[in-house]
Amino acid sequence: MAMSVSQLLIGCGESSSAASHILLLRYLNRALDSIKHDITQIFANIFCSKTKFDSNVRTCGDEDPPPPSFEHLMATMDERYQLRARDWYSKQKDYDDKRDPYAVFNVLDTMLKDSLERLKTMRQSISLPDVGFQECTLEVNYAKHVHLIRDLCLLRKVGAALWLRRKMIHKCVVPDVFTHNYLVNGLCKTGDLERADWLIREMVEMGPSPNRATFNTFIKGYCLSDNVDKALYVFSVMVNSDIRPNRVTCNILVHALCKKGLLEEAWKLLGEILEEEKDKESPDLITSTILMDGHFKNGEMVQALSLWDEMVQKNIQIDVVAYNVLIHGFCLSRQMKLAYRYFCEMLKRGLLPDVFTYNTLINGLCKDGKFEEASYIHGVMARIGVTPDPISYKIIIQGLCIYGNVGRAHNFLVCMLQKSIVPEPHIWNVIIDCYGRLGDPDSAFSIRDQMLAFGVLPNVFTFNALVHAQVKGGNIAYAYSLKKEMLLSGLYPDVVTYNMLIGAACNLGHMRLALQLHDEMLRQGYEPDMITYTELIRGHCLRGNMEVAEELFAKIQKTGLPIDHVPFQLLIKKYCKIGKFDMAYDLYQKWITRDQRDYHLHWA
DNA sequence: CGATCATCTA
Repeated sequence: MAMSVSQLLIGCGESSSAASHILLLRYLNRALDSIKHDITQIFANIFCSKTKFDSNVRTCGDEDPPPPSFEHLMATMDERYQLRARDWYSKQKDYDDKRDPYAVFNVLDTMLKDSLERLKTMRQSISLPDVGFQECTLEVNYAKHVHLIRDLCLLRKVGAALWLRRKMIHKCVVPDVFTHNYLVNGLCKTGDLERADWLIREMVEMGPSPNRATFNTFIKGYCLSDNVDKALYVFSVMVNSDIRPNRVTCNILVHALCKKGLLEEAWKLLGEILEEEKDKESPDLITSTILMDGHFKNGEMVQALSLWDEMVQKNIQIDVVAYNVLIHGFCLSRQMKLAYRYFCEMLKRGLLPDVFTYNTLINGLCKDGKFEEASYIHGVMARIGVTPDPISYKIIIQGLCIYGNVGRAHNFLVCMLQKSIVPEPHIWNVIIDCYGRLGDPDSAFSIRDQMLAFGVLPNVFTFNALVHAQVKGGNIAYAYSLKKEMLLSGLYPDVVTYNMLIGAACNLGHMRLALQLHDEMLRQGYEPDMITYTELIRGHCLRGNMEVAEELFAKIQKTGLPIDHVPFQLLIKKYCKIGKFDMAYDLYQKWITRDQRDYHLHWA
């Protein structure tokens, strides 16, 4: 007799129980509820957008009532969804009437896509054990367990996979080394290196013995969690265990060292490994690409380009990634002409530029403020069949905001929404921040409302941008109320939030409030930074509390925080203003000699 | 095993 799905899910070959059936039923019910929820919401939105759309086109939209099916759905919806749909409807109104219908469809597209994705995942997770259902007979076929373990690892459900492995071992069937490698990989990808370590130790003790792939995966895991020392240690264990490292091992480590900017170490390690191997005397394409990228990012053009020349001379088949690294290198050093030259060269060689290539070029152009050209490339890539991704948009939007061209940045945001790409918080934040910076808090808040309408949750940066907008506009009371709103959204103010509020209080001479905020900040466990102290000094200077200002200044010298020019300038200016030129001169001398000392230390 | 971006406060 074949086993049931629930047995596979829960009992794994052991006798079925009523409890496991109930669990499976609950799981299926929850999945169905979730789908029902999505569909209800989609219809609710179709209903709203329809009336809205009609009223734009005709003079009176009230004439045709919604079809009965919509009415029925509206009636069956619970209050929460009605509220949400209504909120959304009214918020769209004051945004952009012309584009409204499109925005509505975009939301629907996004929701539909999202729902379909979720349906897909749910279906897969149900049919995954289902596969086993067909072939599992009383003679348990452990190959199916092995597949299940691998699939679970790829889905990042390592806990379940490990549990299944334990089950197999209890039945005296030990999964093979490949399956174990899947487990190690899953643990590394989820950042659980302790358990990966434990698993490998168990492999050494009980088998199957770890192989090269096991060690490569583990080393990569440590590199990903930014622990190169541990990665190198594992590498030494590997060598001592008589497992020969290969190219992949080498590239993983070289890459990790380059990422830390340790190019010399990378070369040294590479030399040692190549020495060991003996059969290959020079780095391959990937190693060269990694090193070239590292040199470019360190600003070492000569070394980077000599690697390129070497590749060309050795007639290595250079690929798109290597070209991308080279083009990026030229963009980094503001040599757009050369970047274009190699872009053309790769086309001539029959290599098709990908989204990385285009984004790299767009980024280079944006950094130079060449937005016409950047927009042009952005348009071209789509026509050539390389669809701009969220990063393409992020680059342009951010570039435009840095140059204060928020109107155009906003247009690109609208463009994204029209294409059903819902931007991550970062993009919204950049635009909100730019509006605030330009002294337009109303627009900043309207973007925030739109962000909410699209279901994107604001983060600390969003709130800080809004606080900044209010502080800049002189609306201190609103700025303070934002701190409360933040807490209500489950977010905590950070040092930047406090600094802005303290700064605002100081500028108004409200030193008591400023100190109160300073204390609150300490209670929340935040260390004041140079900006906090500078703001407080500014406030005390403003109020003429020079002794307190001086005390604070002495205090920051003791903290060991690097002091920049701002506190010096503040105090010197104030001393001049009140006629204490000797004090001003004294401080000036201190400042100058300190900088000279630092200058010498820096070049020593 | 390699490549694009990477926010805010004086």
